[in-house]
Amino acid sequence: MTIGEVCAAYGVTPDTLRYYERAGVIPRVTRTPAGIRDYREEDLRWVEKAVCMRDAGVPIELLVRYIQLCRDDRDTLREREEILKQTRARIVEARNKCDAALARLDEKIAAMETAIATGTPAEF
Amino acid sequence: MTIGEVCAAYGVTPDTLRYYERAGVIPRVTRTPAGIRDYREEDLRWVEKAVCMRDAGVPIELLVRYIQLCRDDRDTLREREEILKQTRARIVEARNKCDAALARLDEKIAAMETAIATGTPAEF
DNA sequence: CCTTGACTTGGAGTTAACTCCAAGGTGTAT
DNA sequence: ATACACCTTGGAGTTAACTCCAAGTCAAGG
Repeated sequence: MTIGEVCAAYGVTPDTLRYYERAGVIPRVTRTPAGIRDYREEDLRWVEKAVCMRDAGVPIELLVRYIQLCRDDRDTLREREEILKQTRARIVEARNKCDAALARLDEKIAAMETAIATGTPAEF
Repeated sequence: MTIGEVCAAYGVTPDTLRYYERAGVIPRVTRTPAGIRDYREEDLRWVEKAVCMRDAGVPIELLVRYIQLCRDDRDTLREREEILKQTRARIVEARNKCDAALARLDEKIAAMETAIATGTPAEF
């Protein structure tokens, strides 16, 4: 699978995928003998994970650290678990922030609707 | 209420609040005769809204546009409602992304836990 | 064979959202 | 009255995460 196809599948740009690889967000992708990226099953799993986490706002640097632990020879299970749990907590918080904003927005939208219906100016 | 107190209350820095004002994310804050910011009830409501929306990932530029519409003399109710609804949709999507990431993380954390318990290497 | 479009690299440029700084004013406590 | 913490401004600097570019390579169609 070429980089273009992967990009179409996951909704990112080739530059972004190459950047992820350079930065160490995903391990080095398999190449054809000519040096062209040929995304295999395993490469795709890394890409999918990276995109999923980035979409949830997980910073690049954290993903890089996690990958480094995966490549480490030492037993890094506990460290990795720690990262996963911290990441989880961060995302839960992010989702709560979304919920808070949604509650406010829904209130505001409802107020706006009645304002439009009744022709009231509606301050803000 | 001074800028420092507001910052303590809302978890932002003075630089951020001043930046929001400069950028037009919130209207000009009330000042004391000496020129020092004195956040009143209404100023605080703007601050709270700005922080809430920013926390949910709404870009500065959109908040600025919304405020401009509020200050506009024309009838901008419908335009504002449109912005609110688009913003809502974006946040819902962001929350969905969080949910997707959380599902993956929980799976991974569970796998990690059994890996640690059984002493299996656990690939990634 | 030649064109055309997609691919490669290293490196530079861009954007959003802060964040910091210098130089100076304010106001409460010793 | 003088120290001290906190405030003001305009402007410059930083950071994360891309995004673009130049110069060149590769593969399929006519």
